[in-house]
Amino acid sequence: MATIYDVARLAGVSTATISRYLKGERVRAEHAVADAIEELRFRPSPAARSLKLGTTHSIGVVVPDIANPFFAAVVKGAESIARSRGYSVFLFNTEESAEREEEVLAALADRVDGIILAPATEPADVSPVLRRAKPPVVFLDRELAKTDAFDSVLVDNADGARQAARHLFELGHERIGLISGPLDTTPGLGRHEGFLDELTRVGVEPSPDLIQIGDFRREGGYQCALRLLALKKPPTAIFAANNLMSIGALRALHAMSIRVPDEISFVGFDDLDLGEILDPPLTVIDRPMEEQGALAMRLLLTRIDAPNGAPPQRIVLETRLLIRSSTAPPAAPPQSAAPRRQKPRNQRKETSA
Amino acid sequence: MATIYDVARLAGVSTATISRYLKGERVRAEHAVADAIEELRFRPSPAARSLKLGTTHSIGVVVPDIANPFFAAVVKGAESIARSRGYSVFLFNTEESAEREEEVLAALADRVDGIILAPATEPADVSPVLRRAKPPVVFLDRELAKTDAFDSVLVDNADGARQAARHLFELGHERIGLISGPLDTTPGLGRHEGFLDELTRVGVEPSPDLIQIGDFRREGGYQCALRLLALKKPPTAIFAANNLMSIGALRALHAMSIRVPDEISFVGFDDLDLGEILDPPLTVIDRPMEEQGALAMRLLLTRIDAPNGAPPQRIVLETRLLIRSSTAPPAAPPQSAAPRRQKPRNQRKETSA
DNA sequence: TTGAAAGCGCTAACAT
DNA sequence: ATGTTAGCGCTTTCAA
Repeated sequence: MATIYDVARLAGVSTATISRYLKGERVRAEHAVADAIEELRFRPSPAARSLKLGTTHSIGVVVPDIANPFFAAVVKGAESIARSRGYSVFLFNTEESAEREEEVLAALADRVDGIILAPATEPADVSPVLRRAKPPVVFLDRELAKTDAFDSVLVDNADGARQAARHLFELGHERIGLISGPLDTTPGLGRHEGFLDELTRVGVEPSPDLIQIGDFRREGGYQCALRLLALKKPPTAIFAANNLMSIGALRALHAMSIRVPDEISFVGFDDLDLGEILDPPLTVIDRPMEEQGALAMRLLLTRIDAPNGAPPQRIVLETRLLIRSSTAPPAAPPQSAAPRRQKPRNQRKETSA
Repeated sequence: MATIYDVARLAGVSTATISRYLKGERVRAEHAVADAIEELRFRPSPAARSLKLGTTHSIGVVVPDIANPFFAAVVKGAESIARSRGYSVFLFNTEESAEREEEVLAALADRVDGIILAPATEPADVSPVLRRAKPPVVFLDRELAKTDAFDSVLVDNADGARQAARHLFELGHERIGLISGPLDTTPGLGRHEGFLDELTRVGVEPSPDLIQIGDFRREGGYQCALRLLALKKPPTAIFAANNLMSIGALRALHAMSIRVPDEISFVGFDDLDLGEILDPPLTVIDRPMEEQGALAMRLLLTRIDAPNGAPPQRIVLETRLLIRSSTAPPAAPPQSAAPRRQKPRNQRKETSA
């Protein structure tokens, strides 16, 4: 590999001149320098530059599970923005483990210019590693309790869940099962609360056994659904608080040969790739996934450029109810109330393929 | 950030001693050194080390589309191995673009200790950047024509496609449509050839209009399926050569209200997350996806440790036919042949959730 | 076993 | 506008 000295020698100038040329400053020997760089195929050593400048031009992106389509989309959006701005992304998969996350952060903190973090769990306070090293961090999808000190890009979980509840209620459902996420996570709690809030508001607050707390994983969704179905009075509708649990729950329904929406209506949070061609096509709460990643990266890069620019931001994206065919009025409406007329609030045209 | 000098001073020794301690050599002042490191929370600067050693302890992983579940799984497997061996992963998404890939490789070549590359397209020869910089590279899922000079981890595409063809033929299908991938890619060509080989072998080689060349993308699968269905004599079965095209094709079938497998049988290549709960559950050619990534990373790290150890390896993973319910004998068996009895070669128990 | 010191490749004073 | 040079933090020869 050619070094800046080789280039300087070949071009007949000093290394300072090369360095300046590289920065875009005007230099007299411009042409000779360009030629020398070209001829030697010179590429500045990132390590040397990093050592000198204290900057790496790389960003750490830490997610619980890259195989979760949501996080895959987030990473895609984030990487795209990063690359367009000359940054590279270090990807870390914590496998939903707080310990791994801690290790990862420790290794990461002084290796990158900034971090996008989707925490596996949500401890009361931010990791000591972050507290100390103080790299710019943007929290993604989850925020920490005492953390107005950090930027974050979230989604309006409560509102999304509220839309799901309202939709189900307007269809006439009154026994509605909730497959909730862990309550110690932002999306878990937010969706839980939003959902119950709305049901309470309309006066059909579910009994405790209709509320199953899952773990945002497939198997969890499966188990929760099973428990719901085993009830003496099973629900006429189910809302699952994330994509993976939706899949698990649908498998359970499938295993028990329960027809959707004839026997039970189903709403999921987060669209699935196959959402439209499932039988029936799934009604879901949708949100911009890649955009969430892209937004987080933009915010982070802005913060890196101006560490004390704006005060920490808390961006909240909107969700929307995507009505397909997994929801319908209950088969036998409870006698306590006449079935209400469905009045969709949001709807979008399905595009082909 | 504390430097090695701070630690040396605090421990009352020289930096050389600290460095040696860090390497695991025995030093007299062991305890004092450990304490100093602990107290100062010293972490060696990766940049400085990298500059001195010429090694980065990071690996570039380059994929065409991280949102494709296959590549997401690959990355997951690869990252896991890398992390367990103390390496970090730079993730690059080329968005199926050869130009982007070239840029990425140029930026990457002297920044990482090795590269796992799933090429977007397959040029006749390896990128000049790689030719020159000569970092260890493992090709994943795709290989280059003239490239026994590199390690690669592939899957037996031809055999997988053959299994699909045989399965369909054994069910009695004779008009079988193929939604193929691009023929200038390893998996595209391999699956194409394997499929047609087998059909030729059993004597039901399809007419050209039954072979649609897609692009491995969703929309491509959709269009190909549409073309197949528009035929005067549409096929009684379809094989789609990858996951995304399967999804597109299924959407097309769904849009046209064609019942599977009653009206048409369907086999996909690569399992889908929802494969089991689709209606009907999908018959697919399955392969170990995370393992493919993990294997590639292991191979790469081995190569990094011993650049001239073994000659370049070409690892080929097996696929297996996963028979579910999207395949059945044709509704009206062609009079030219009696329906054959289904004789599954491979089968696996479906696990719950 | 240990320390002194050179040097990895670059940038940015500072001097000219 | 350009050159000289110190120094970023580490590893490793070489000498002791």
